[in-house]
Amino acid sequence: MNQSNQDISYSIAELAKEFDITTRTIRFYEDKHLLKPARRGQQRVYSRADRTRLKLVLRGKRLGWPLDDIREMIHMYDAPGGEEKQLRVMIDKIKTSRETLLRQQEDITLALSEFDDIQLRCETQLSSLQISNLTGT
Amino acid sequence: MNQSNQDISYSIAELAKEFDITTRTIRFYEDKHLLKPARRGQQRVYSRADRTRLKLVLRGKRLGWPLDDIREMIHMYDAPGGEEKQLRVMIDKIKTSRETLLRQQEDITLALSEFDDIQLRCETQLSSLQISNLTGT
DNA sequence: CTTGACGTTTACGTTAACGTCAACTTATGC
DNA sequence: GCATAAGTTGACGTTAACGTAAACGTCAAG
Repeated sequence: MNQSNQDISYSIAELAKEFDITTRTIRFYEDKHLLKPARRGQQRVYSRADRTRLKLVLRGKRLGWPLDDIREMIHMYDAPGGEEKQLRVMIDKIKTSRETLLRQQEDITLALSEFDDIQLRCETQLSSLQISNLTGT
Repeated sequence: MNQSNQDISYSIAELAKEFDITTRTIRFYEDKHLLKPARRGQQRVYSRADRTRLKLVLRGKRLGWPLDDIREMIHMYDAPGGEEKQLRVMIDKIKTSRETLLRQQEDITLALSEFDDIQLRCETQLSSLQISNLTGT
């Protein structure tokens, strides 16, 4: 198989800039075993895979997951095999995670419709102010 | 207008039990101005409206919002009027909140489909273990 | 009337997720 | 070749969101 790797790599500052986070944050994630970049001497060199993992981390953050959960998720992602018991545990974790996500979906739907409601009231209020401005406050 | 209030009320312990949180948490939310229960003497008495607000708080938490944001949201909810500038600010906040929620929806969709993927791989792996068990490890 | 069960305030402790130096090494442009 | 920009490892600080414990009030039941 001809793997046409373009072996793209990134510096820590490049990633920080791209995702609008600090280098401190990226190193912190490494401390927490969310990332494991290569090293050229002392310096960290991030592959495209590392960049993808970082994106996964940030997505987890946007969904409100704690870093520990995110780490588990990521490790599930690149751990295809294992013993039978391990696999069953993983499947179970996926199940509960999925339930959490579905719950979040419901919550979002509710919140969105309530926002519609609030916004409508705001706009109604606004236009009534507009009118009373015209007709003399 | 005949307001047929059933004036249901709850104790702090009842709410804590119902929502599986501690009384400490509920009092903490009050400190942060997320709740303002009535008092019978010293004791807190929660109305059905208070209970609804608490539910809103917990929904916000599930969506990963910080308590400060949740408080803003709640206050927007029961503040229909205000000055023109205030109203415009509110509408703008709603807009950005809505964008955040839509982003979360995308994230959830992605995460769910990746979970499908991981689970499939797990199950494939499981059944191949099953087979090698039958055919003699 | 006292013993729990439940409630209150006050205050300090804890954990997660970084921020903010400091002190130092390594690359890079001119 | 030298400033300066970028990177490194500690180490301590900070904020949010509660936990935990102390010290005390109150009220119904035995």
